[in-house]
Amino acid sequence: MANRVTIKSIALDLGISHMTVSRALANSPNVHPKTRDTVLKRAAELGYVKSSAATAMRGDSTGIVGLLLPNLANEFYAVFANALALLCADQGLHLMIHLTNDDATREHLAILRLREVQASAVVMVPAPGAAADLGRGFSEMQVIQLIRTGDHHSPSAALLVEDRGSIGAAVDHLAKAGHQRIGYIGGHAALSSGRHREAAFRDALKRNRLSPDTAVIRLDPPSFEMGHAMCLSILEGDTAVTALVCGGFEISNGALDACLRRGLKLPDDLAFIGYGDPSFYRWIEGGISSIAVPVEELAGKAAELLSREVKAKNAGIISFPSSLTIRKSA
Amino acid sequence: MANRVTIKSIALDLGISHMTVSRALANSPNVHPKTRDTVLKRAAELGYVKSSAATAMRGDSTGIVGLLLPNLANEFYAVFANALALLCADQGLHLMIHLTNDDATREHLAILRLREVQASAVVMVPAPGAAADLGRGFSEMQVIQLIRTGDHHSPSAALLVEDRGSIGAAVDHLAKAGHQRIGYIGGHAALSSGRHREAAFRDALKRNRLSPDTAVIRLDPPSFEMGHAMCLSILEGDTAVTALVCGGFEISNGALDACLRRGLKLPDDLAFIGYGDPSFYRWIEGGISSIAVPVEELAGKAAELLSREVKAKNAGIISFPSSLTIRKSA
DNA sequence: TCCTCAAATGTTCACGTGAACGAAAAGTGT
DNA sequence: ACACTTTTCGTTCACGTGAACATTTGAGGA
Repeated sequence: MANRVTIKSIALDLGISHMTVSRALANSPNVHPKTRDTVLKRAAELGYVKSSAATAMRGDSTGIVGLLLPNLANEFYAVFANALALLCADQGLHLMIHLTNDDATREHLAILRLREVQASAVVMVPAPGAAADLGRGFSEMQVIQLIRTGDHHSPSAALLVEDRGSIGAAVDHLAKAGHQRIGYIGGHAALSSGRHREAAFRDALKRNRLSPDTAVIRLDPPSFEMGHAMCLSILEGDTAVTALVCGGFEISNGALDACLRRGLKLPDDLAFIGYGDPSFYRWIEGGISSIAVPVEELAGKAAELLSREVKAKNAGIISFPSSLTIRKSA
Repeated sequence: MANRVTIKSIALDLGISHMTVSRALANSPNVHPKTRDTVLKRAAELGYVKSSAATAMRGDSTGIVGLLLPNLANEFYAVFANALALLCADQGLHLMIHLTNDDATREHLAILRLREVQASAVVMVPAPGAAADLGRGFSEMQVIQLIRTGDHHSPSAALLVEDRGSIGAAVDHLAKAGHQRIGYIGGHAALSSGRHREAAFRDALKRNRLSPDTAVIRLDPPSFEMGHAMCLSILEGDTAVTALVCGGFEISNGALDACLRRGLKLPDDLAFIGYGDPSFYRWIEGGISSIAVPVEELAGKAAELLSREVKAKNAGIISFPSSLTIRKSA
């Protein structure tokens, strides 16, 4: 209940105008050095903290950055959030996290919340199928899309992952090892990332002179459960698939879980190439091969775009190539 | 640049007083139903969003909840954040994340940021050795401590994990399997959790009539690197340890990494009992035994304490028992 | 019709900060 | 001493919202 220490209460305490206090705290050149010292000292004693509500109301930037992710349970998102949180803290930005579960309604709500607090920017993994009029919701904030693009938004920048090379390398690797029937499971066409990865996979098949008919392709919304289910449907189906490539973070873990639960030996029973390369892949079965996404680089770029100095409103699309890490499983 | 839609701009648009608009939006009983409908309709058309800065300045609760965690890279913290984020979203609370790296300075800074935005509450894993006058910083916010207690704070509640039972069960299990020399690595004495787990381990040794001299105990600040290093120091030392119990999230992963990198077969070369039971433990080496912490329950309780209805300012210490999950590694 | 009381709406103010402008104090040159 | 510039400090205002109080409108009763 102790009354808040404000610029005015300090002014009253020192018998001066609140503007002098304001100027002293803002390091304005137009204050007498002696006055500044007095004010700064007293402010520290009283434990003054600037009210960001007040400055926000004046129209100043809030420094609030929204982070919209499908979840934090998948290591990629968690590590990205981790990296971004540290970088934002260094810049004095406030990071507000909202999880969407890849659900348009949750996304919509999250953006509403960010508008309420007048967030300066959002870093988001766009949910599939978001309402078309969502764009209006962003009003003044800088929008940085991550991983996928959502065509209804008009982002300031999009930080995407270029998987063509690594998926191609994965198929090359499998083909060279003699695999004729390769399975692929990934995100469905509502996701830009899903479309691109699938296309890359198909092109790689062609390049390796493998008929698309020999491949088994399964696409779905991205989740652990779908990955699990799709993998099972391939394993239990009459497909004679000897190798599997995953095109999604959660899907990869789900598929891996399905394989291991069935007691499959990788790569003997199935050559497995996962996606996202979470740290624990190196601990499983002598190492799970997978496509590694440059998390730190993505977070670093996002933080750079968020910095007040850069604030390049139209950085456009920036792609970060993923890379294939071959271990024991393929 | 389109001017913000405010309560006043709507009032102007409709030719009425801003208070009528305010009342209509607040569902006050003292507005004519017809007026209310008109206002609500127009507000929706214009895309009105309440300014939480303005309400915050009036002294109303901001609904901002700070979450202070050591990191998000460890699955426990990530999953906790995940669960809490969803529960907070349901309650219309804003979740602001800060990572401390278990560093008092970062923690201090994070709390300063939360004071700036007038956070209503903080859920925090207290960093070891925080400055003694930090308590003052919390001013009016509800403080919920997680996992550990920080003696310099005066929390509204502390959600702790009672490990005595599970650590005891772990030692019992190992002793019954014939292990005479058991190693333990955990957090050092600056952490309440570290102290309690170590004490539980020592007591369990005694109960199993194992001399403390036969055990090898290593304590350090909690981190992957320290866990790795401590595990190596035991493995490379002249200790004849045949089993290892871990007492910390990151430490457990670090120790496991050390074992697997050395090519140890668990449990043949070393009986291993980890801590925290991240989901991937079941995929490694036929399953890593570990002490499971009830993440969802912790997050659920935290969310409950945050809810405006409960706001029990003094819930005191609430303990959640961890449990031992035995798989192949021990 | 006029009066009364309640319902509906309006006016003013505070919250904390900093821009814009105004006023006073201190220095400068003649 | 004077006028004049520069430095320093003060006053007022806006930002968006809702409590408190003031005012108007409308309904019901005599």
